[in-house]
Amino acid sequence: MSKSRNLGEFEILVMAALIRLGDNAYGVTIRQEIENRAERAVTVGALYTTLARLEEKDFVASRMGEATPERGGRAKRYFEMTPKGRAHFERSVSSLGAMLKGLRPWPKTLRSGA
Amino acid sequence: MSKSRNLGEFEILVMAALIRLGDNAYGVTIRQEIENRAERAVTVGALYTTLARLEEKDFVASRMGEATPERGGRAKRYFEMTPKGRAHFERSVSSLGAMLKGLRPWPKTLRSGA
DNA sequence: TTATTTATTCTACAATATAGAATTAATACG
DNA sequence: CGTATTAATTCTATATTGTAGAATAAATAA
Repeated sequence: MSKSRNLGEFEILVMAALIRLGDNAYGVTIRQEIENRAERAVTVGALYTTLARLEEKDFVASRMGEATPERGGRAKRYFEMTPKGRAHFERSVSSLGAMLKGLRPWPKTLRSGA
Repeated sequence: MSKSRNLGEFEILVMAALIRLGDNAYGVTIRQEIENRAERAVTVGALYTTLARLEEKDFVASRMGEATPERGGRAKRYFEMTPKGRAHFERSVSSLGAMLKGLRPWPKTLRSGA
């Protein structure tokens, strides 16, 4: 078992996307969510690789979607955070928040939604 | 020249510390700032290695402190963000903020200082 | 059985993260 | 001067994350 370290920057974005998407989180939607909200490019490889690693660490769990989506195309693999993953996520977000809180100029996105 | 990617998680913490510390940012204070605020362990090696990389990318600049601190011990190397570094920092923080904003449970630290 | 669609897997390499011992540089003192 | 003490940075090595995109898989439609 690898030593549990802090979540990486991209891992944090992925985890956040999982929460936002709820029960509709799978490869394609996760990718869209990050590209749209974070305005940041996300290649397929980067995303799936990261999801696989998060699952190895037991920070997320996955389940295959129904085999007959009656629409053509491969089955989706849905992801969700595990309690363990959530704990790490909270810790990382907390650290970032503590360091970023109150930094004048821009962090407009970090202040109230106002 | 290496391709300019997104800032890593630790890089973000270090950059934030630089802003918080202003003209008193050098190895030891940066380390304390992160350990205290982010409540996260920071080894010396990790910090200096990261600072060196940020400087290579021209995201931070450094200058040696006075040669006679009249207190014993080696001279300090002060760090500060460059405009280029600040732009990248803003982008990274913006992406994170966009993904984390509104996530009910925790990001209390990311909402208004209230 | 072939084409089309949707989504995931694979493979490889680059960059960041992390550790801690080693080293450097300055002052203090006998 | 030579040695101890103090404060800080550098070095070296390895592990983990980040990134890309081609390849593959699996289902439906003709």
